[in-house]
Amino acid sequence: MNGNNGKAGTEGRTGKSGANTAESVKTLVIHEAVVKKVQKGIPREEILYDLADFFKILGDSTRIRILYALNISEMCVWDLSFVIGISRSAVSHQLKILRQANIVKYRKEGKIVFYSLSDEHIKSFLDNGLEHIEES
Amino acid sequence: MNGNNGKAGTEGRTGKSGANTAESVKTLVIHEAVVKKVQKGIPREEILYDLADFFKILGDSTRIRILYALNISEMCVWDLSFVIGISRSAVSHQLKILRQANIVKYRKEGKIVFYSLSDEHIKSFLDNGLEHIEES
DNA sequence: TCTATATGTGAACATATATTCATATATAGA
DNA sequence: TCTATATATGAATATATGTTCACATATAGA
Repeated sequence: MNGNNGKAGTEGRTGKSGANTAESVKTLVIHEAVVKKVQKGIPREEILYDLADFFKILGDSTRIRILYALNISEMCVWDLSFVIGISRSAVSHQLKILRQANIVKYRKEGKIVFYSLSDEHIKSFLDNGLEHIEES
Repeated sequence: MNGNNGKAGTEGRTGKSGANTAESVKTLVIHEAVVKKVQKGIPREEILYDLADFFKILGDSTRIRILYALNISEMCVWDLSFVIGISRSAVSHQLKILRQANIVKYRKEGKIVFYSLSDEHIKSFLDNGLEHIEES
C-alpha cells in the first residue's frame, strides 16, 4: 500500500527559456506566472503522498464496503464477512490495512474482535463521499 | 480503472443457524440484529462500487498532484508536466482517466489544451481531503 | 502543402496488490 | 491440558495499473 512514492524526473523542455518580462510571459509555452503561482500554492509533497495513500486505501470495493458497514455499526470479523460476502481471511487482511492507517479501531470481547470507525472525522468523511457520489 | 467489480461468493458459515428469539440472538457468533441493521442501512452495491472507483482515481500520487495543482489554477499539459515533474505522456494518460471520470474538464486555445477541475464540488472535496490529512 | 509544436494514445513492461490456502495465534470452556 | 472457535497472517498467484517508448493526431503559421 505504498506504491505511490516513485519520484520521476522532469522531461527536458524544448520550449524557449530565458529572461521574460511580464508581457512576454504570455507567449511562452510554459506560462511562468501560472507555474509560479501553482508551485507556491500546491500542498507539500509529503501531504500529497499522504493524501494519495489515504484515498488509495478507500479506493477498494472490499474496504469501502467494510467501512460503510462499520459506519452503521461496529461489527465482528465474522459478521463483516457475512454481510460483505467475502472470506473472513480476506476481511482480516483488509482490516489490518485499515487498522494500520488508523481508519478503524477495535475492541476485544473474549474471542470476538469488534471493529469500528476510528473517529467522527472518518465518519463525516465517508458521509461526504457518499453525498458526492449520490449527487452525480 | 475498473478492477473493483469482482463479486465474491459468501463463505459457508459453520455457526449455528435457525430461528432465534430476540434473547438468543446475543449468544450467536453472527449477531443477527446488527447484521440486519447493517444490511438495511448500507448503501446499494452500485453506489459502493462508484465510491470505490472514485476514491481509487484519487488514490494515485500523480493524479493527486495534478488535481491539487489544478485546484489552484487551470493549466496546460506542458505546465502540468513541468510543475509535477513527470513526462507529458504520463500526464496525458492520467488526464484521460480524470477526464473520463468527469473530475477535470478542458478547453482548447489553439494547440494548447487547458485543464481545470470540472466543478466546485470537486474543489470542495479536495479541500476537505486536505483538511482531513493536515489534521492528522 | 510542409514544418513545428502541443497533445493524445496503443503496446509493452514492471510493479503493486487483493484474494486464496494453509497454518498460526488467542481465548473460552470442558 | 485438550478441544473448539474466532481471528490473524505469510506465501503464492492472478490481476490491475502507472510509466515509458514510439508514433499518431491536431493546430498554427510559413
